[in-house]
Amino acid sequence: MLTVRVRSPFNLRLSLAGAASFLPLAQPPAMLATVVEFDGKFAVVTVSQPVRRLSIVQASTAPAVDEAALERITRWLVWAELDLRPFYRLAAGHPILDPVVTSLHGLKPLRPASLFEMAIITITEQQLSLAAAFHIRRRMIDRFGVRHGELTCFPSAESLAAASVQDLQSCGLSHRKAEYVKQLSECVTSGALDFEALTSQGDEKIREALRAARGFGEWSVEYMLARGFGRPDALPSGDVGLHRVLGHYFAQGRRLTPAQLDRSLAPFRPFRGLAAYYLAVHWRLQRRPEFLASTGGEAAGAGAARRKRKQ
DNA sequence: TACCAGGTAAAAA
DNA sequence: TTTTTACATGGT
Repeated sequence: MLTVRVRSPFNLRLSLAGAASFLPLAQPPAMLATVVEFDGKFAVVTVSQPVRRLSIVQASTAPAVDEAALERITRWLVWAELDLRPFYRLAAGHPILDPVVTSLHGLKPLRPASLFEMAIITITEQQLSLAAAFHIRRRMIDRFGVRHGELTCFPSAESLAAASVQDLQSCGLSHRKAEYVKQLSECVTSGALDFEALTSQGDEKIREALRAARGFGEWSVEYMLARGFGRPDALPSGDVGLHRVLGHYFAQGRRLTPAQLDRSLAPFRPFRGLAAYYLAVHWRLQRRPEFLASTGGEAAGAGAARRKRKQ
């Protein structure tokens, strides 16, 4: 068991519920658990937060792996270095964001184990509903992933590069997207595209590298920048889902145009993407209050309203 | 039952 | 150069 210090505030259960609120799941997972490859060997990584108020999480693997590597992946999964406090200071007093960040205190966007996985998620989520994309990925994982007990590792770039376009299509991808997935996997396998090397680069360098990949248009580049590379200001301003969700908060339910979205989020620079994520999660959790049980979050409960009245 | 959903590249105009 | 079209599955 490894103890990892993370930036406070952080609420792992709430962050898991927030991520799961977008997916067709009955309940959020009780614990962060994922299969990760360490130098060619697979291990199940589990992360938990024994005491919510403490800024530590505990990580363990089976089988055991190098401690430094486990700490690195744990910090990556929970976005440990993200400091929410400057964002909260920016939101404080804002008529719309203030109650949202208050009810979601400690929420962080969690990340998949690798940028390659995030890139595949991005392709699957183009145009389709998140639920449809989730089922397609499920079939890709079942078909091309490696099983480890209860869990299955996300398919490696090698396995997807080796798959035929037809095999990928059989998971539910369109012919076009099957080509994107195969070609991206080949680029990663050959070293022509090195996601890890990009993490230390500036936003523009990353945009340039991603745009060069077939299947990555503007939406995908910004989505990857926000969710994969953890750039808190990045967001896909053409995103239909965001237009709809933010419309509920800024325009009495009418969909926002991209220009209106930019205006609404402008006050939260350099955390516009994070602000959009908080609003999207808040909206989803209001629709699924059962997700909030035991998370400490109060987005849909009476707690937030009660606290607001007391002020 | 249709229609639309957190788009993209290629064809057509 | 700009506009239109085909495409995949799942939820409403």
